[in-house]
Amino acid sequence: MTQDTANVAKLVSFAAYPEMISAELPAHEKVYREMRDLLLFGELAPGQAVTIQGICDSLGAGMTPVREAIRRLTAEGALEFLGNRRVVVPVLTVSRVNELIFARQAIEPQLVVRATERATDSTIEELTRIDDALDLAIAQGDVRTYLEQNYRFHARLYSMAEAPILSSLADGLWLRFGPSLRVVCGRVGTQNLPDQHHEALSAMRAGDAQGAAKAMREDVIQGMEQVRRALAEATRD
Amino acid sequence: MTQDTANVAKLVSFAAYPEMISAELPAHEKVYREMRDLLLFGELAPGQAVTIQGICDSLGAGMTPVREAIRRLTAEGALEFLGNRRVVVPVLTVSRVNELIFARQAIEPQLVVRATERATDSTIEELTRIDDALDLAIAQGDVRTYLEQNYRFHARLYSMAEAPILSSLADGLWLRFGPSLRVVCGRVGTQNLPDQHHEALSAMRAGDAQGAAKAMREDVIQGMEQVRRALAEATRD
DNA sequence: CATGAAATAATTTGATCATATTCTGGGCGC
DNA sequence: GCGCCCAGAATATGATCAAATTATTTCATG
Repeated sequence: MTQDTANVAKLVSFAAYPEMISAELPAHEKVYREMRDLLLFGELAPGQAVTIQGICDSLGAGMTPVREAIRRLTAEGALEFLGNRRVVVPVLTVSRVNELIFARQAIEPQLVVRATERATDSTIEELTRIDDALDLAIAQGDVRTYLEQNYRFHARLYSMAEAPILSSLADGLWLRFGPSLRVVCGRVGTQNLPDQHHEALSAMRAGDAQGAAKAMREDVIQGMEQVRRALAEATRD
Repeated sequence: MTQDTANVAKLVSFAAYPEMISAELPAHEKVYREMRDLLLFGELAPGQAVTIQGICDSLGAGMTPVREAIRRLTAEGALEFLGNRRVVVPVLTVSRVNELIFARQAIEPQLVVRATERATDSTIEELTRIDDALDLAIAQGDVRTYLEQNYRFHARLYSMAEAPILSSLADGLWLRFGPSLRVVCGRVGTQNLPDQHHEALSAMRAGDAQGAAKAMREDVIQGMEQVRRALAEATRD
């Protein structure tokens, strides 16, 4: 009996589906991921204040895990620490978007090159499925799903590149512009959103790493340009 | 009396020397900075286990601030979270150094360009003083001071660039290779350490942003190559 | 009888919470 | 309009619970 429960615990903790057993991973990790999604998919708007107790209430978590999640996110630049002890979702400026454009176009193509070199039929198939879901979301004007699938597409590319440091850098940048993407979509609509994914995928199928990198660089720059434009407009008001 | 202490607190908290009044900034911030220095200057070796309670004892801090500092550092890649709940200083592999080389040579020259465009006589003078201290440390074989001044030189360049996002990216990379730098110095000695700082400084004085960027790119690559070589040797054993 | 593997006990360490303390910001009176 | 006070929020501590590693013991086997 004790033996059985011990074995079960072992099994669960070593299970191959880490995100399915949400109860088994530590609370601070759970809170971190939830807040991350909130930020990435525009649930938390730029400029919005983030209070510890507010998160405690809305996520039903204790204080310590929330504090740790907030520290992690501030370390990643996803949240901003005002000199006093207030925490807010940072507001993007044009100058910061320019930095993000530079960083993404410097790092992301390299990840795509590596991903292409390591691509297999099954991973390309996987990317294609994500991109299909993305196209569907655009057609249906479903902003939330678009944001999710778009991020998933890029994130999957990162993981394919097998470059943990570059991946974490690229991934971290999403947290910085994620909250503003929703705003952009609100202004532009889901119609003419950038999507060079098809070109990138064809290149990857052909094993053309440089071509794939070029397509994704285009995608990145187009996407970030939209953010820049929307921001410039909003600032003009 | 209460009024006086309140005013003093105000004064202190707004003082222009944030690092001198260590008592006034929050404990988690203090712990974070101390651990950061420990990592950057080789006090914590790669592979070494980091226990919360160990840090509590050695820094004389409470548990919560230490936990938060560790979360921040893991978020920055300075510490690594093993699947079980152990935390260690990550061990660099050749593959990871290659990523670091790519990232640094992609980002750092851009920062130098921006720093050069914004340089004034006084900031260049400041950099020169740091570089002098650096040269002295090399001549004296003082590894610790070399590491400190070398980091200070680059960090000052970052802050001159007025690009918070790119700066935080570049700064974060130091935490990843910092612990290994001490090891490199142990093997190579302080003699033939890379130092293109003079070239960079001359270019900056001449307002030659591209020249300065080129020199610093050289410096970065040379430095990281040393790490790579030392690592390859150590792996061969 | 000695050695080694497996199971169990014990210690160490991490995660979480409840609580006390300190500080910030806004409201109220002067 | 200025300064003081108070509510509320954040920081920090210590205690408690849970998990994991290490040490120990036991048993089987050569």
